[in-house]
Amino acid sequence: MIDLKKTFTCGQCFRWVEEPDGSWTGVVNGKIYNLKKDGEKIVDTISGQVITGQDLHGASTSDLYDYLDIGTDYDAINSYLAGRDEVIKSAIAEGDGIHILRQDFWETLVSFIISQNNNIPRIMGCIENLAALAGEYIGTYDGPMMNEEASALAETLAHSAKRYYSLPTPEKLANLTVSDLAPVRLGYRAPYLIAAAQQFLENPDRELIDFTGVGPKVANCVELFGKHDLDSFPVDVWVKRVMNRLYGIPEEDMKAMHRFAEEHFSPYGGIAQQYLFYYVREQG
DNA sequence: TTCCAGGTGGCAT
DNA sequence: ATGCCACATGGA
Repeated sequence: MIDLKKTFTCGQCFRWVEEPDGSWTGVVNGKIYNLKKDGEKIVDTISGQVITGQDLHGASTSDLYDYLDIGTDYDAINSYLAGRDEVIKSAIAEGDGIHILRQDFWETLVSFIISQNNNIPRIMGCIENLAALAGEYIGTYDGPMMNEEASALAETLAHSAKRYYSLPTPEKLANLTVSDLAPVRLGYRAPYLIAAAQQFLENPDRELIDFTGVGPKVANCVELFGKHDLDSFPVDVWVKRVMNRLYGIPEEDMKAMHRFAEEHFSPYGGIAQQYLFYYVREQG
C-alpha cells in the first residue's frame, strides 16, 4: 500500500504539501488534487474520486493511478531487494510504502536543475516561485474541509484561498531572461534553466547529460523520476554518506558506488536508492 | 561568522 | 580523462 507521506517527502518531488488534517495537496498535469487515506483507499477529496483501493493489478481506474505507480508490485520488488542484504532490508522496513512517481519529464528536468547544491525547502520555494511567476494559472483551493471550530477560527484569521499554477512550459521559459527570473531566487541556476529550455525545444530527446545544468547526478535523478528508469542510481551527498556508513565505500569513490548498486540492487537500483535516501534522512 | 544543501561549468593539467 | 574552484541563496 502506497504511503503518501513517505512518497511525497522522500525527495523525488517538490510540489506536494501536507495539510493540517494530514492530507496532501499538489498539482499534477494541470489539476489540483487533495489526497487522503480513507481506510484502505486513497481518495481525492476535491473530486471525491477514489484513486486506489481496487485490485492492485486491475485496469487503470483513476486520474492518478499511473502517476502514483499503483500498477507496480512493490511488495515483490521489496522482497527481492530485502533478500540481497540485511542493510537494505532494514532500510526497506523504514521506507516501506514509498513509490517512484511517474512524473512529467520536463517538470522533473526543471526541478532537478534547480536542486543542485541546494536544500529541499529552498528547492520547493524556488519551484513555487517559478510556477507563480511564469506558469499557467489553474485555480484556487481553500484547503481541506475543517470541523466547525477550526473553520470559525480560520474565518477570523481572514484565511484566503490559495492560488495554484502549473510549471512554465519550455516555450515560456526559453523566452525569459535572467532578470525576468530574478524574483524566483534561483541564484546562478537561472541561466541554466533558460538554456535547458532552449535546448529542450531544439531537441527534446538529446542526451540528458548534454543539457546545461545537468551533470551525472541530475541526469540520474531525471532518468529515475522523470523516465521511471528504476535502475538509475543517483548519488548525492546523502547517498554518499549512507553508502559509506552502511557499506564502507569511500565517499569520494563514485564509481565504486555505482558498481556496488549495479551488483547488489539491479534491476531496482533506483528504488533501493530511495530507501537508502529516506533512511539516512530519517535517522540522521 | 562560517558551513551547508538531492552539483555543475569552466578551466588547467 | 581528471582535479580544482566559483557559483546565488537562505537557514542553522
